[in-house]
This record gives sequence, C-alpha cells and structure tokens, in this order.
Amino acid sequence: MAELKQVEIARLAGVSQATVSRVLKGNPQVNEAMRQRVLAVVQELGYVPDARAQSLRSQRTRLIGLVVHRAAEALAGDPFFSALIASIIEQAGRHDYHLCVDTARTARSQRAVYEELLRTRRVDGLILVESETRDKRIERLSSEGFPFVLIGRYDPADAVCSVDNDNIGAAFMVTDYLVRTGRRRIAYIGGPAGLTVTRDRLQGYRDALESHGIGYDPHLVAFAGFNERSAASAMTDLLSQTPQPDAVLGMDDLIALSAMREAKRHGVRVPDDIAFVGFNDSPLCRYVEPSLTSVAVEIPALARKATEMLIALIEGHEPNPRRQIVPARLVKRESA
Amino acid sequence: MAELKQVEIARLAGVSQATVSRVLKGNPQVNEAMRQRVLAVVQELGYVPDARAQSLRSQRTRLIGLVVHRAAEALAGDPFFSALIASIIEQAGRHDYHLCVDTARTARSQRAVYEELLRTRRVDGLILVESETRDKRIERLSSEGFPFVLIGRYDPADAVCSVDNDNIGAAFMVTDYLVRTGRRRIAYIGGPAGLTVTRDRLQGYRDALESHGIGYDPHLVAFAGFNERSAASAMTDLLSQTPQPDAVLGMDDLIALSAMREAKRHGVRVPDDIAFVGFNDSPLCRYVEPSLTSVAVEIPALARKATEMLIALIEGHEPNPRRQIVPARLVKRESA
DNA sequence: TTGTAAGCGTTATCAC
DNA sequence: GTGATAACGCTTACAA
Repeated sequence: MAELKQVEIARLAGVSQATVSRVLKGNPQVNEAMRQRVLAVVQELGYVPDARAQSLRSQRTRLIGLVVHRAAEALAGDPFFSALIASIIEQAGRHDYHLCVDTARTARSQRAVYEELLRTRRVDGLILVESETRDKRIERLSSEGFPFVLIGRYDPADAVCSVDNDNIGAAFMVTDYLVRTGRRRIAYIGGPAGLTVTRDRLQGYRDALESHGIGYDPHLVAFAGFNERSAASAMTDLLSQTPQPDAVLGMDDLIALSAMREAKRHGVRVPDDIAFVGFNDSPLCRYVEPSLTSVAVEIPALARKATEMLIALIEGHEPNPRRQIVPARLVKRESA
Repeated sequence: MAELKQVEIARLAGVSQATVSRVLKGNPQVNEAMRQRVLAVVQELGYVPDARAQSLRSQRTRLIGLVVHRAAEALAGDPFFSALIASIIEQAGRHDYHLCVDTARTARSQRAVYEELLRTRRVDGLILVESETRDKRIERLSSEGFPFVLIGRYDPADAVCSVDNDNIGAAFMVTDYLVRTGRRRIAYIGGPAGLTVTRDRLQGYRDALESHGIGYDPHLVAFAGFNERSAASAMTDLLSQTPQPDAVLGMDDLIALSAMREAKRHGVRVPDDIAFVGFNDSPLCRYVEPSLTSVAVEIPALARKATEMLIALIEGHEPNPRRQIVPARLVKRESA
C-alpha cells in the first residue's frame, strides 16, 4: 500500500501523473474519457491522496488547533470542554478539517504549545479559550498574523475575531431572576480572577444588583480555582458571614455544585435557605439533588460559529462581523 | 515570517542548508563552532522547522488519532472520554506527539473517518476504543498493517496490541462485594449489547454470582444505549419485577446514575432498598446524593500504556507484551 | 567535517 | 487537453 501514489495510478491508466492530479482536483478541463479511466483505477485500487504531501504543497494542513489550559485531571471532570471539543470536531468535519487538541498547564508550556502548533505550521489556525484580561497569546498571535478565533471577549471588541456568550447579559438575567424570587444577599463565586469570563459575569451580577438598588457587597464575592476544594472553601467563608447569603451564583456548574455540596454539608437547606445557580447547563445539573438551575450557554452554537469563523479566516475571507454573540437562557430546576 | 526556512538560516550563518538541518537534528558529526553559529542564528530569528515538510520527508506526522463513536451530545456528558483524551494528550506530548480527535456516529462515517485519517497518512497511528465483538475496523487495520492499539479486548488475546481494564475481574470483585454485603437480587445494566466492555463486565458479574451459588436470572440483566433515557427505562422495567432487585450494577457511572435517579423517583431508598454501583469513578460520583460507589478504572494509566504502546509500534519497536491489563479498585461511597 | 543533490507526493505553471 | 517540470521545506545518502 505504501507504494500507492499518483504516478502508479497514472501508469495503470496510461496517462500522465499530472492528469491524475487534475482529475482528483476536479479540474474541468480534462477529457471525459480520461477522467473515467483515471477514476476507475483510483476506485479499484482505493487510492487516497497523501495528506502530508498535500499539506506541504498547499501550505495547509486542514488541521485546527485547540489548546486547553488545564491539567488532565481538571479537564476530565469539566463538561464544558467535552462539549466544546465535540462540537468543534463536528463542525470542522463538515469543512473537511480535523481537530488537534492540546493541553498546557503552566505559562511556560502554554508558550511552548503555541510555538509548537503554529510556528511549525502543524495547524492552520487556533481556537483560543479562557482568555485573560491582558492575554499575551492574543497579542502575539495578532502581531504574527496567525489565523485565530477567540472564544471570549477582548478589548477593543473588533481587535480580534471572537465569539462569545452574552456573559454580562446572562449574569444580569439570572441575578435579576434571583432578586425577583426574593433573594437579597446574593453571592458570586467566580473562577480565576484574571479570566475574562469571570469578570464579565461579575459585571452582569453587579449591574443587576444595582438595577434593583441593592448595594454591592465585596464580601459576597469570591474567586475559586478550577478544582473542587477552592469553591468549597469559598462557600465555607461565605457561610461564616452574618447574615448568611441567601443565594449563590457560581461561575460554572462545577463551582456551583461544589459550593452547594459544601453548604448542604453545613446543614443548609437548598433552595429554602440558599438558592444555587450555575453556568453551562451541563448534564451534571440533572443528576444532583436538588437539581441545579443553570444558565445554558449553547456551547454547540459557540463552537459552530468559532469554527466557521476560523475556517473563513484560514481560507482568506475576512469574517464579518468579527464578533458574534450567542444568547444564553436560564434553565430553571430545583435549586433556585 | 513565511520566508523563514533553513536556507535562510544557512545563508545568515554562512553554511549550507544541509548543515543547518544536521545541527537541528542533533547530528554529532558537526564542528562545534559551526553548531554554535547556526544555533545562534536559529535562536535570534526564532526559527522553527516546518512540520509539514518534516512530515512529508520523514513519512511521519507525529500525530496520533483517536476516534470516538459518539455524537457530540453523547460525548459531552461522558467523563470517561474527557479523561481519556486528556491523558493521551499528556502522554503523547512527552514523546513530542500530538493528538487528533475525531467523532464518528454512524457506521458509514466511521469508515470514512478511518480512511480519512489513516489512508491519507494524516496520523501515524490510531487508538481504538469501544470495540465490538466482531469489529470490522480491527480486521481492516490489522490486514492493512496500520499501527494501532486497542483499548479493550480482542480474541485471540495477542492478535492485536491492546490495553484493557481488568473488566471481568473488576465486575467480579464488585458483584462479590454486593453479595457479601447481603445483596441477593443483583441486576446488571450494560451499555450497548455488542460492546466488548458490556459483555466482559457481564461475564464477571455472572462468574461472581455463580461463585456464591446464586442463580443467574436473565430478567435482572438489561442493556442501555449511551443516553440517559434508556438506562432510566431499563430501571423502570427492573422495578416492575417482584421481588425487586436489591442492587444494581451499572456498566458505567452515567448508566448507574440514570438508573439511581429513576429509582429514587419511584420512591426507592438508596442504598437501603437498592444499592447502586457504577464504573469509572468519574468526578460526577461525588456530586450526587447519595454519592455513588464506583469501580475506579485508572483511565490515566490506561491512556498512558496505550499511548506508549502505539508510539513504540509507530517507531518500529514490537511491544512486548502485546496486551496489558490495568487493575481496577472499588471506591466505596454511600450508594452501596 | 561539510556541501551537493536526490528525493518525499502533491499541485500548478508552463509549453506543446 | 495533456505532459513535462518546477516548486513546497526538509532529511540524508553520497561526494568532496
């Protein structure tokens, strides 16, 4: 099988190798009879072009990169990434692209991964997630002119191509909902403080409180890492306050669930004493008790738009608009 | 940046392009002075070799493929795959390999994906999961001589390179545990009936019952698809029997959790009336109530061994042994 | 030890 | 329309 290349097909079909290439590329200016002859041989031998050679020649690998800033353990439990990865794969496949996923925990290895994937031209473009307020990667990629799409937000809004949930709006909506259902001391547990998504959801939360004339209390705001313990300990701190909060908005489902579990451990009744809401509407939400009210962020739509945009960029089309927002909706369950 | 190739480095360092290549490849027979000169230029310009050209020339892409037989939705909720993917990435990275993940729902698209990835030589080798009893892919890949490693079991045992959990042993162990804790009517809810893993765990379950002189009752065995509904409806059927089962062994955590939730909905007390046990020890288990007892299958070890084996195969070393078993252990929680 | 040159399998630009 | 032929950027005999 190793020796199956276009010259071989050409030899058997009695044409030149260039003609084989033309036929396979669908070049219209080839004699129909020849076309058939070539295709017959291709079919019979099951010839498939070598992607490596195509990559070199065309300067395209048809590979999209996704770098996840988590250690393996953290990735394993996070439904957001599984959903994202699966949706990107699906969408990319429609355009005959494949997905190369990498993880990078430390800042150093992040740098290495980006170098490795892009500068080596192993992938044609990158989808970035979990961007930080002042993200070196983004400046770097921008200045080097690499095709990339950000899932998240960046200032100024159209400096880069990006797709985002309406994080501010969604956090506003859910906080507003909590207030309307009688909650007054609403706490927010974010993810890492530098993450744009952490800040955006905090923003929406503050805006909503303000719109109801409820003062913003910094003691009700905490930040957690992407591990269960830190969200749980943030919850413990919140419980030590008097009066205790009567609602907790977690920046994602895992944070909300960790906090809720911790609260229950302390004898808190949910949602009677404290209501809990998460983000992502992951499958998890339906398995726990009480089931978790969560903001559904339409990950497939997010992935779809990001992938479309990236492929457009790679293929030289300037996406318009350069920023797209995917709406979110509240999925009410038992916890709030 | 596009014009940064070895010739350019060579020109600036005043050597031939071949020498640049030799330096970068760590070829020992190069004059130290030249080495330094070349490396200096490489450093200064930040030159990185083009992976596409390397792939063509070396006939290696340094890319490993993983094809998951699930639709995006099913993948999203499944902690097994996130853990697997993350661990493979981590291990592959140590050997300077990257991971290309694809999904394939239908049999037709599966075929297409395998063709696409392997025959086009887009990846150097494949890791297969969720194999079926009579798996066409495996016969095909074997006969074509492609490097691949199976996560799962295949007959005869050393026909292919494989890594597996001790599924029979683990199911035996957990069933034995249930019997010893007083359970007698133990049900088993498998995944799709054709899957090897479904059958292996069923086997261990049967063996354990037999070892205790408990008759095997086919009415206590059901098969579910990879969606919540089918496991739940299997549970409903089990509950309609008299006497009801007093324990349920789910083939994975999601199946066990769906069944447990359904049982609770019917007023069943867990674990008093019915005990539940799952497989995979996913993060999920700790979030639900009661927390789910589960068999931990050491996914990182599985992924690590499979990746090591595949890379060995790719690089021409014949792995020895061709089959490796990773032990499992029971993680006891509240549900059983 | 270093340089020259022949590929790796395609695609695309020429002539014919 | 079709067939030589020159890249694509790199690795590696082979020559010097």
